[in-house]
Parts: sequence; C-alpha cells; structure tokens
Amino acid sequence: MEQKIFQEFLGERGLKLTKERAAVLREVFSFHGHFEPEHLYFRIRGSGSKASRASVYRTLSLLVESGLVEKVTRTDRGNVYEHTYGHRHHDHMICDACGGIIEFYSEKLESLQAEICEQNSFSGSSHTLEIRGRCETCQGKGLEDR
Amino acid sequence: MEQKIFQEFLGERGLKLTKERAAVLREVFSFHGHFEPEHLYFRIRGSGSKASRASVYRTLSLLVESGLVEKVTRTDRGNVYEHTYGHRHHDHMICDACGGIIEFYSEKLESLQAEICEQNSFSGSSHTLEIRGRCETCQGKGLEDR
DNA sequence: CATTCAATTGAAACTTAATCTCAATTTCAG
DNA sequence: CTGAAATTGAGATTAAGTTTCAATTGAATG
Ligand SMILES: [Mn+2]
Ligand SMILES: [Mn+2]
Ligand SMILES: [Zn+2]
Ligand SMILES: [Zn+2]
Repeated sequence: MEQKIFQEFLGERGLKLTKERAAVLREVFSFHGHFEPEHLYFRIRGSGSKASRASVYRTLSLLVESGLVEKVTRTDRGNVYEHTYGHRHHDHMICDACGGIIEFYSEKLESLQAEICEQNSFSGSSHTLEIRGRCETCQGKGLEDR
Repeated sequence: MEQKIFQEFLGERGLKLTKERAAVLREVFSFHGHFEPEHLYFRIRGSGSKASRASVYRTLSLLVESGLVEKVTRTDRGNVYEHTYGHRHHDHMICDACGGIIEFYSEKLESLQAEICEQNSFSGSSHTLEIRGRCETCQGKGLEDR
C-alpha cells in the first residue's frame, strides 16, 4: 500500500520507482520505531538489497516529502525519522537518563494548538512537541543525563 | 544580575569567570532575540572584546547548563539559542516561507502538558514545541519553503 | 530492435557546525 | 613567590549530510 502511494507520488514528479528506492521504502516500513539514516543505510546493506548512502539520503527526503515518513527530531548526532503512514500523529517524551521514548497523543493538545495558531493568524501545517525529563523507572535514581 | 548568577554557577563547579566568559555573557545579554553561535562569535569579535570560537562554544554550553540560556531549535545549519533569564518561557511558530518566528505562551497548553506527563508517570523538566507553517504575510504567496 | 534523452546511481570529494587537542598562559590558594 | 588546576586559542579533527559528475538505466518512440 505504501509502495502504491510512493509510486504515485513519484509519478506526479516524473520520477521512477527504481529498485534502490524500493529497497529504501521496504526497509523503512519493515522496521518499526525511530531510526537514523545511517542505521537505515546499514540495515539495507545487510539485507541483500543495495543502495548507496547518497541514494538512501535522497530517497529519505522523497519519503518525507511524500508524507509517508516524518522527521521525529534532530539530535546532536543527526536526524531521527519514523514512518508515519498507517500511524496516528503523536508527540514524544524523552527520558534524559535512559534515552527512552514515550509516544503520546492528546486530542485536546492538538485542538488547543490549532486555536493558538488561529489567534496568531498563523497557518500551521505541522508541529513537533518534545517533552524532556525522567521516565518512571529513572526517577529517583541518581543517573547522569546522557 | 545575570553575571552574578553565572558567577555563582561557575563557583559551585570550581570554575572562574574569566574575561572571555564575561565577554560571551555580555554579548548574549546585550542582544535580544534568537542567535546562532557563529553570529555570536562574530559579534564578540567586532565589539572590542575577544574570545576564540572554542571559548564561545564552551561558554555557551555553560550558559545553557546554568539555565540562563536555552536552545530554541536546531536547524539544518546549526543550533539557535536565546537568553531566557528575565523572560517567561514561551514556544515558537516558525514560518516555512520567510523563516520568521512568532513567540507565544499559553497557560492552558502548559498545564495540559503537565497533566499528560502525570498520566504517563513522566517527570517533565522542559519541553520544546515548534509549530511550522505559514505566517500571515506569507499565506497565499506561492513562495517555496526554505 | 535501435535510438534517444532525461532520470538515476554511486564513489568520492566536499561542506560545515561543532568538538577536540595540546602547548602556552592565567589564576589563585597557600 | 610557587605549584596545581583551570583556561585559552589556533588549528586539527569529526561526522552527518550534500554535491559532483561520469557512467548506467530505462521508458518512450520510430
Ligand atoms: Mn514516534
Ligand atoms: Mn524565543
Ligand atoms: Zn528513563
Ligand atoms: Zn513568513
């Protein structure tokens, strides 16, 4: 299904679904969770398929533009992505101690943001909310921040 | 006042308020708005004071740790900071077309986040909310995203 | 099947913010 | 003073991500 959507997206731009792009798409959707481009690259290499680093980055950009994938956040070391097709939008809590990520969604929060955009005559198209702190298991422990 | 706070922060760690650190602090608080480390570096150079790039980056990290400065966002080109001492916490809307930034604050939004943290047994200490879209003047115009 | 031409690829070079190295200098408590 | 610890800065280094460009692919057309 995601392949169909991607193919249609590419078609509208006169681009082709090559085997390299198909390999990136397949790997992105066979993995569930957050990922970094570099990890994606190595997973593809170790899965029989092949695609150069350049192609992986190029395809990832196309996937984001197509709406099938979103950038989750930007860490010190690089970007983090996740496939979003088939998943509801959500935001993230990130534990400063263990790096663990809690995903959450709040209808109230979403509509409140829409309201605030309107108050500012701003036409919002996307947002990123990242709450940092300590997850349940890391509270109280004297662990250092990562 | 911010100098007093910074000095105390440094003292607790056995660090000293050198003239380089003082220059960075002064420049950070004499400028109002969002800034990138590189711009900060050049403003310092052009202001009589001096501090190497290394010292600017090192001092900026200390300022963030002290709580006087916060990282606003991370763009493709690098980090963006703002001094927060003396300012109320706020979040940002960023225009995809012109890069303009609207600051906003909503008590409702803040308390709703606190509520959500509690529901997830998460001890939140900070957050970043970035809403992307089009500002009022850029709506309708067929401008490309930056 | 042959021709054509835009799209695509990948290896390697490049960019650039940010960090690190380390010898020289400064600071300050004793 | 004196010595240990902190600090500095010029330049090297890192690493994610982008760009280059010659070679290849592949869809469309004749
Ligand atoms: Mn997620
Ligand atoms: Mn701000
Ligand atoms: Zn944790
Ligand atoms: Zn704008």
